[in-house]
Amino acid sequence: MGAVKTKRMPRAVREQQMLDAAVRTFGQRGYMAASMDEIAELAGVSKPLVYLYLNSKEDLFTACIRREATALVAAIRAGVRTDLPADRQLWAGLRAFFAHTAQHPDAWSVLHLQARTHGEVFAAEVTAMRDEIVTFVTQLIAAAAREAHRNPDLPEREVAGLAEALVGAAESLAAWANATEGVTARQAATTLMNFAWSGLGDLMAGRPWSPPEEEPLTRPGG
Amino acid sequence: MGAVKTKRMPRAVREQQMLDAAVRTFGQRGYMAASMDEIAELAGVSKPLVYLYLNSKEDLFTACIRREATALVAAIRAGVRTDLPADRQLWAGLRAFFAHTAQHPDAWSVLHLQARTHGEVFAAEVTAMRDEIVTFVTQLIAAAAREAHRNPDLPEREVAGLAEALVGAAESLAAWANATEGVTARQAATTLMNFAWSGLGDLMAGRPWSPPEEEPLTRPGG
Amino acid sequence: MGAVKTKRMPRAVREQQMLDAAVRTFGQRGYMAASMDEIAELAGVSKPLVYLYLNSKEDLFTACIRREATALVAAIRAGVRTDLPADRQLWAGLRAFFAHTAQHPDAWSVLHLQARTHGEVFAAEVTAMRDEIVTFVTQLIAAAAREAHRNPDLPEREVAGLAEALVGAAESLAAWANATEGVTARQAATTLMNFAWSGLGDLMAGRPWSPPEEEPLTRPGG
Amino acid sequence: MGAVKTKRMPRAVREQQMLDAAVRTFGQRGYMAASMDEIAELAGVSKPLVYLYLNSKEDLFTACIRREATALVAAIRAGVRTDLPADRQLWAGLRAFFAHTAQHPDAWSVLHLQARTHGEVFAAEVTAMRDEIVTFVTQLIAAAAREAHRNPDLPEREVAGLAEALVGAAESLAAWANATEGVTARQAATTLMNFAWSGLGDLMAGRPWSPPEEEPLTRPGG
DNA sequence: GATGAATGAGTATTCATTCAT
DNA sequence: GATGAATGAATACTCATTCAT
Repeated sequence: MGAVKTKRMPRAVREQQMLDAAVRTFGQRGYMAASMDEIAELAGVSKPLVYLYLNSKEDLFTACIRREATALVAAIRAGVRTDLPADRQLWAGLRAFFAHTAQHPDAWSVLHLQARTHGEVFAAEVTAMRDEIVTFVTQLIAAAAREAHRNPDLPEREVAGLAEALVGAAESLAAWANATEGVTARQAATTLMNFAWSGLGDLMAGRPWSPPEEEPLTRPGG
Repeated sequence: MGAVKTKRMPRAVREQQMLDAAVRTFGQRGYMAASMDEIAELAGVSKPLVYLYLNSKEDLFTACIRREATALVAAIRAGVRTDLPADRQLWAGLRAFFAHTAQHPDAWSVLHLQARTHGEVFAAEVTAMRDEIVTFVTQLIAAAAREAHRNPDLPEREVAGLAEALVGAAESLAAWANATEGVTARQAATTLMNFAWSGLGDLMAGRPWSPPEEEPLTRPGG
Repeated sequence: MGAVKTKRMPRAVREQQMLDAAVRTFGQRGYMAASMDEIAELAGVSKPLVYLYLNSKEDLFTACIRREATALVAAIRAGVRTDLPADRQLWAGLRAFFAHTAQHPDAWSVLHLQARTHGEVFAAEVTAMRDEIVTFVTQLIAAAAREAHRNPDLPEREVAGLAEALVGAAESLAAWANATEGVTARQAATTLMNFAWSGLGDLMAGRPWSPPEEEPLTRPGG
Repeated sequence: MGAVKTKRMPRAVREQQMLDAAVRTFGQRGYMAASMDEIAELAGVSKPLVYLYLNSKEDLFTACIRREATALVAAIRAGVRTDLPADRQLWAGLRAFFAHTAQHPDAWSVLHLQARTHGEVFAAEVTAMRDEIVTFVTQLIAAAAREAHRNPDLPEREVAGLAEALVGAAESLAAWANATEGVTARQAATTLMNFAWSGLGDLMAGRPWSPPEEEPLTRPGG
């Protein structure tokens, strides 16, 4: 099992192989239960090589977190068109988020579970990324308030709390969507938009938030 | 440090001391980093006694999860009066939830972080409790829909997703409230009710959800 | 090989067995080449027990140095009668020193070679003991000067240098005596007294230092 | 740090650079703690090149010992004029010895400490050199005895013991002189001549050995 | 009931050494 | 001639777990 044993690769390539193996192992076994032996074997290299390139288990884990955090943020960024109204932007970001986490479950486990559970240092690493996202959402909310010409100065902390709640709900739904057979990224995003934008009150009253006409992620037009 | 070394206590008492020590240690160090040595010392007993009563590290951890899950559910239950309207019930439940997690951070760390991060077996244990809560919330949502005489048959999966989102948002806010200086359980609950019940759309339009008149948790009347 | 595997000994006894094994291993293999595995096996216990009692390789080594340094100083002290003239005291001390190092070659290797070669911390440990001996010798030299009613104030540094030279010569002779077939502690001590007390000049002129009549270490009389 | 990376040097030069780096590293870190990586880096070459030229860590260490032993003996030889009386020869040899060890502390550490502490093979290498010196001293003592027309046949073993003691004292004083602020090679040599030639007895009686008039090491005349 | 004594099975990490280019 | 890539074999240290008393 593991990568085919191809000898003599340039360092950059080998490092990515190692990170792949590490993300998979950390994601499935957990940070502490993952052994460097297993990671090395899965990467198809000897343990000393892992240490030569990545220094230590901690450094290796940090490298995993950084790579995956960057990738997740990039995926979300790539999905959002900043010239659209706030709810559309949110909708696009959520779809990208749910799609990415569904496609990289081990990476998501590393970011969402493992990194938060094994020490401040690692947690800080994810927090940095998460803050980026929360800030993005916070700005969207503020923009929406401006667009609505109403309630323009919700207290800052209130907005922060709302963004936090939204991001938290998204994180939770990601796990739920991955675990529930047949829930697509699109459906998860729709559910969350309903919940977050319209609120349960409006929902009960039959006023759901409605997703825009088909608007493929890849095509630019509207 | 640790429990005072008092000899010859009834088994039930000793067990609770061990669980106290274990929850604290697991919550702070994490499941794997917590050593049985440390737990035994903190509990003020010898290691073999821990094994005699709790069998193994896994069993000990499971016992912690069960005890704290039960306690959390009980706390929420105690805060909710089932004869009130759905949003009032939700509001009360959230207040109880935020209050309890703020008062027992180690227990919350065990339930929310540690148990989910170290193997299916433990995760299943919390999932059981979480499902109980999600079910409760699901029923509240269904009840609200009925009360509104509208939209009475939201698809079941949709409701499940909404409940999941709500619970996830609550969990996230709990961490945020604990980490943010000066955010009380009441404020966290208010923020979440705004978010969940009114939705961002209504909020932006200046239609927040408003908490009921002071309604202390301890007094029955309204 | 190694100690007979006797189970369940009190801690103090086991510790001494471990130190015995460690001194032997460190003395023969050297500090770094000695493996904790080998020491544990030679001591007839498992490695974790060694760590439980002695904490780490460094602590174990330090414990060896301390025990053997104390033993060596005690042996020398036990051989010296402080009411005799200076040269007699020196003679007795040297005999005791050569006898002890000959009987405990591994301990001597630990003190003289290993401890000095593997880090300041260990070196300081022996230096403390060596200083005790150098001080003793320095006092003897000063006493001798006083007895001779001459040259009573040799510069302090000069006396220190002489003591250093004497102790160094003794250390060297100890290795030589141990390595040379048929050289007894008595002979080594005589050679050194000749060298140190009479000096080569007097020796050449036919004026050796002469050891006292048989004066067994145990009997008090002269 | 380390040698400047100059490409394409003749093998002989590269080897000396490697030996320089090795002596320094072995002298400071100790044989076992010194890593081939560090030595190669300090020498400014790649590790495989070190192996190509010097074969193995053991061979490298042996090469260091040989080079430094040869250099030390040569330095002593260069300082001695064989047509002078025995005590003058000894005095000159000691000055050269103390001067050389003071100027090459890492080399001295390799010869005096490291080589003796890490296995018979290396120890034998120094012993060979040391025997040369001991033999030289032995001959000096025998010559002195002849010059004095007295005591012409001290037992051979006795002379060997005396030479051993003298060399041992010198070795010890070298370490002491290097460690003690402000002790010059000349002072160390004087102290040792006093001790070895006059003996403590004569010293106490006010009859020290007196160094000859200024007799610089470089100028031939007397 | 309670514990001091003891260990099997790992884990991260390092190092001397060698190919393939 | 010179090196980047790679590893087999060890080593210090830890931990959950169990007897014998």
